[in-house]
Amino acid sequence: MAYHHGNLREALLERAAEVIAEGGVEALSLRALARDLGVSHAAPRTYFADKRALLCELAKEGFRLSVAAMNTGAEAAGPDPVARYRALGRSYVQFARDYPSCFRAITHPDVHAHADDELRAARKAWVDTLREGVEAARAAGWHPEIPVETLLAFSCAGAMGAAHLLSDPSWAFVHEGEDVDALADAVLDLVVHRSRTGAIPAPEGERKVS
Amino acid sequence: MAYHHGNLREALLERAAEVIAEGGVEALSLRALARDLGVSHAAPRTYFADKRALLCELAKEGFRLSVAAMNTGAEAAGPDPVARYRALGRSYVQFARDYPSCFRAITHPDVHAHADDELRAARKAWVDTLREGVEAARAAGWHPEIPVETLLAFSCAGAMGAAHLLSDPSWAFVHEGEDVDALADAVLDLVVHRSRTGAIPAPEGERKVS
DNA sequence: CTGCGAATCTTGACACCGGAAAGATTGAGG
DNA sequence: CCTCAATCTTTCCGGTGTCAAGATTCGCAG
Repeated sequence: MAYHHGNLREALLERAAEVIAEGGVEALSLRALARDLGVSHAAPRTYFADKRALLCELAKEGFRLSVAAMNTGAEAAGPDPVARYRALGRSYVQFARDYPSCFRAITHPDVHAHADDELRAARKAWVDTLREGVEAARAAGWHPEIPVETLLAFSCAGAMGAAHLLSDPSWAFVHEGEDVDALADAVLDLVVHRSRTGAIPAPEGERKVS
Repeated sequence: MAYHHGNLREALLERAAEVIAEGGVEALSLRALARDLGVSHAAPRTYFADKRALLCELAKEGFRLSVAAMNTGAEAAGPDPVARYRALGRSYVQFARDYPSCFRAITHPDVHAHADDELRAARKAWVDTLREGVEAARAAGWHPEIPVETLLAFSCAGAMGAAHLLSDPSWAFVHEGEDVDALADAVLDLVVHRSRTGAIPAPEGERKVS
């Protein structure tokens, strides 16, 4: 076996994601990570100056993934801006459930508190993705009487809260016995508030709870 | 000064709240805490078996405080169930801004992941407070066509997300330059969705939903 | 092929932390 | 006074993040 690992940086990120998915961010240890990969305890320092730097990298990847998922979801939702807006939120919730390690990195308080410039930019890009959706939906008749900033805050809060509630096992007792997918759809219908008007049909492939 | 500190337990909780308010949960160290209070590093163990036990205690206090704030707010909102429901959420957001250390303890992932029975009960009590408000509002005409479980999930998500967004400095850039109190009001109006109508048929007799 | 510099990884050390065990100090009550 | 329980201290252990210095390997110019 070689002195060089070959692709230590990626291997570290990958293993870190596994550990976080199993035991949360608090369970992450650089030394344990190095042990798992059969490498000395200081090897990670070659690629990450800091434990936080590794977490920041995961969080950046999380934001990139979520933005991509949101855009893909909006694209699949068709041309209607309100349906696209709804798909943004729905896709974010789905992302939180599909990529728990990235989502935990994204939502961990310490990661945000010591964010570097790149992470701040990624965070802002996420908000901007939502903002564009909000502005387009508003221009298409979604709460046109309410300021964009208010709608954006409402949307951010709804997306963050729904993703948290529906992906974090600690809060699962709130929706015990429910179908999480259907619940996510129903909650997002309430956010968009088109549940009864029928003006905008639900995106294809998704079912509503009547 | 005596060998006995006198009120070490409360002093620990108080100082811990200060540290968390300044630097977040990650900045908390039992040894530093003991140093600050002029006791040996093992003294905290007399009252808290574990670092997590201390955090759990803070989180429980946070849930107690928030439930109290929510009930007080609902009481001040008058008899209309929808207005009371709205006040629940508004009070929770206010709690998050007024007691950042408790809120951080409440929302920290590790605290929830290793919650003891008491903390689980406190968490459930918080949800139940919201649930009662939801059921009353629904019985009074707030989205009666939508299942209670859906409305509860929507409300939990909204409250958690709004509190997070409007109290965490890391997300302050989203609402830069805005008046946070007014924004909180506006966001909660969107959750309740009574922003412009104001016409709420408030029945005198309330029906109990079981 | 050779040698050199840069990238990569290891070794060793330090300070700090959480936790456990055992002992010292104090106050209350017989 | 004496005992006992509560409270706090001392001492030790393993683990962790971080740093500095050295060893190994790779890529590449000569």
